[in-house]
Amino acid sequence: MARADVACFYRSALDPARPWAYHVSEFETKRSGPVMSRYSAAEIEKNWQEAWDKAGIFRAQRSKDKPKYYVLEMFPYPSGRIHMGHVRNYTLGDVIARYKRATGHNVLHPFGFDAFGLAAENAAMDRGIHPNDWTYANIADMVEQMKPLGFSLDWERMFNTCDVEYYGQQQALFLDFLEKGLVYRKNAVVNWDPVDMTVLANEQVIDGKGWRSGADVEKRELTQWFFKISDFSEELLEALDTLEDWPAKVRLMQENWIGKSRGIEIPFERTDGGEAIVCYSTRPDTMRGASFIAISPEHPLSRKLAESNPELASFIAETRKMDTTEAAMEKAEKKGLDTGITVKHPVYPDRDLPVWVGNFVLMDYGTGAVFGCPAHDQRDLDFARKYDLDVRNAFYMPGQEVEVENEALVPAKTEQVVFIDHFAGIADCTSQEGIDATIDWFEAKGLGTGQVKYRLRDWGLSRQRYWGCPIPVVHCDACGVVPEKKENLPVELPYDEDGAPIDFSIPGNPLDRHPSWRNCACPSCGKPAQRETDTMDTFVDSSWYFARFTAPHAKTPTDMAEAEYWMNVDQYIGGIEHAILHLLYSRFFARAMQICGHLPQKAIEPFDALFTQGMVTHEIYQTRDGNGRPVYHLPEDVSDGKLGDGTAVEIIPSAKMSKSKKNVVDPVNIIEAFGADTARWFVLSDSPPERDVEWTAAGAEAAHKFLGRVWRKAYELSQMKADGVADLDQSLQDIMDSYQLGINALDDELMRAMHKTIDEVTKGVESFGFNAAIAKIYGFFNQLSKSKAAASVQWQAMQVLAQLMSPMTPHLSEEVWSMLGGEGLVAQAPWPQVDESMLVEDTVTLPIQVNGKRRAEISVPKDMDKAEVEKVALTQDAVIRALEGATPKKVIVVPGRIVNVVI
RNA sequence: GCCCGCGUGGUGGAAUGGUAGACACAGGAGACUUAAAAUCUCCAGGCCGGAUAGGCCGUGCCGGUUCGAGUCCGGCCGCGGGUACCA
Repeated sequence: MARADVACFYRSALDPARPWAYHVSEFETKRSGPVMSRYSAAEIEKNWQEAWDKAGIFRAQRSKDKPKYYVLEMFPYPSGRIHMGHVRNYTLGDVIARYKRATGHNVLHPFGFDAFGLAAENAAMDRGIHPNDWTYANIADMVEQMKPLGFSLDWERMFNTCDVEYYGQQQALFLDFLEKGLVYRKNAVVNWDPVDMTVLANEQVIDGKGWRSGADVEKRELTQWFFKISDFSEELLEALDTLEDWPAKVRLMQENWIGKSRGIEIPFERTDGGEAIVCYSTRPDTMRGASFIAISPEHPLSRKLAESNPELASFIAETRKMDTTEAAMEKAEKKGLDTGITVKHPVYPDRDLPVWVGNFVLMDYGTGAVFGCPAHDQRDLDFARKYDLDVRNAFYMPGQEVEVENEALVPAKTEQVVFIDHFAGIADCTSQEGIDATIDWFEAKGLGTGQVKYRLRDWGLSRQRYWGCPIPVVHCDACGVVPEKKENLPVELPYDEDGAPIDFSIPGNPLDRHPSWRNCACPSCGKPAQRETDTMDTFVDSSWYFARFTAPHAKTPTDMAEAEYWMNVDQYIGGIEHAILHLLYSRFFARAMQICGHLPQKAIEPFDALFTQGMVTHEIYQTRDGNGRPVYHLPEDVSDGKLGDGTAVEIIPSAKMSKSKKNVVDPVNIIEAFGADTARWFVLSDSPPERDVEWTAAGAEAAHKFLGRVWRKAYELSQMKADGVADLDQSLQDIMDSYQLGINALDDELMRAMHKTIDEVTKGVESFGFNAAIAKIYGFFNQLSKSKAAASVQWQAMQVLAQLMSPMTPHLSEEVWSMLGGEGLVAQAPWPQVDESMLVEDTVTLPIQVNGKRRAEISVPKDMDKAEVEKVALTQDAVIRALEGATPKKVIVVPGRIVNVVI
């Protein structure tokens, strides 16, 4: 049956010098006739997935024989459908997992769901589905969608954060943290919807209004639980230096987030004899220019004054009508109100400064009071101009004062100005040394105290919501706030209201109004008491799941023997959007868990290496309705820029895939049409993984075409054997062992290319350069397709190709491997080794530049000495022409790289 | 606002400070076919040129460092991520 396709191979076993050459290929493949067999991903993929399952090769067990390797992708939220971002994320991780197995590692590659959160409650509200049912149904759906992708995951370790087995252990962790003083209660503000009488997440506040009620949101103060992450500020900052395999940008973002600064607290004496106002400043060098004091609306003094000052009281009330995000507060118009109080300038006591309440002063940072120096701070300058306050220059250049108009004089923008502090006499006061010297000067005069402060705030974990991990504490009238006893854990979320369904359409927390769930016995005195109804922030759930994966069913949060073996995560992969919060919280948790004996010392930084991937994007297709409002269309409904009925669509450039814009491609459709390998190959091939990738239908088709070519080549070779055109009964290893360089140029060429490709693909995979690695695979395959090397050499090249592709397209690789008689599963085959001697090139091509412009190219022996290379370069016609008779001033020869002639 | 990124042909992108555009998509030409599909071969940054001769321009913009800059430094512009209750 194969004769129609593959013909004209003949054996040339007559050449004793080429024992490996079982035929000289005179490739003349007849393409006519019915295609007898084609690459069918659907059949292949199912078979091989079953084979892997049967072999159980992805189940992770401790072993002393091999080094362990823990690869983890950030687990998904169970929205119900997997999207291309998930495919990308898990494909990246799977390439690493499979590659590490091939290089002799004992790999842990687990998977689960980050399953608590707002969306389940929204679904409950919108559609009357119980958050629990909605979540678990979504999880089941998504697992169904994940499985066909053939990821080498240890499914037996899967768990969801909403499993009581998981969150019960999280409650145990909480109690341990509480005991070690890592958790405490304090007041904090939340967004309050006065109509729905409910707390809103920042996401639920749109332009200062509640997303459902439309009411102006207010700030409301509640007593809430906090993790003492700020105790670890210095440690979390310092340890960033040890995270060498994290992206520099993530370390920098975390450093800035922690925001260490050395400044000074300076008490300003009040002229009315009241308690001094302590201001914190990191720029005491600008003190000469201080012209007012601004205190936070939440400052105790503001509150006290407001009691007798209705204007101030209403100003403070006004500032509370704003959402609580930093971005909103920073962008809001800067407003203030004069309190009428004045303070003395500490250095110039004859100068009195007015005290204002400013909506831009944060109570959470520093002392909640600052001095304003309009000349050197744009925000202060705008404020001063608005309220007609003094603007005084803090610095002088020798011989002249610099006038400030509407642009503050800050060092970066005015580098030509020499900043010299007027009263401390310290030059370059903008450097840290300068600031330190200024602080010393103030301290020496007894005017203030140097302070190191951090921007990092404690982590508020209380959420006034149902679908989360209950905080295991009890409120007792007699004993106060009492931790639940460990033996009473888990404190389980009630599914219903004592048999009646919970009505999620009523705003607010169902736990608060539950008829019986709150009632319990005080763990301390045994009298009737009430449970805490707040649940935990979902970031808590995701701050230790990586540790739980090492022993997902342990009766304690972790099993130390397992954690000791598997931790740390060797490679963590996820979106850059988690650069700060999730990763910082996890780093804190690792420390806190270690303090409580739940993690070994070595896991203090839980993620050895981090990779942050880009988003998957797609064009947006829209038309307009009668009112000119946009109507979005799914990519599958659009072809050639037109809808099915011929209406032209407007094409908006690529954006992050989002359901509301309908610019989503469902991976399930792609897998059905082309197979998982195509989807995997495409998400890896076109863009570097850290960058956004645009999904295009054409790209997916192209990926599929290439996989088809690979399949056909393997098929042709296998048919040669079946037809007896090539006698390949001898084992491949024997054939290759007898291989000798230098006997046949065509064989040599392919073998050298093969080793070069092994080298390049290996380096690519190890450095997340998957797209470049794939380009090398294309190049190698193109060469192989055209090669006239002996069939057995091609056979070998094809097997290696299957191995190199196996982390990316595991199913196709198994098929090719099996067609070519590879031993066992390619998933278990060791990674091909590079023969370094095959990489050595005898001659190199050097470009010749004249004044940095490329003019010629020479081919010279690799080890030719510099003087000789220079001589050859200068005799080139193009070089002589470019010199136009001039004598070179200098000739730079970079061996093996380039020659540059300078005139 | 603040912090952090990114910006290269028609498109996705490649390039340890060393030949910019590898590899691929879309496109063009051709082979095969009654035809189409599929497959295969070749061309291709822009401009001048018959040219696979040669030349000029070219990596968001302006400037700098260097024998040499897509890459390093400074300043802009545009886009994206985060901004502590989306995860």
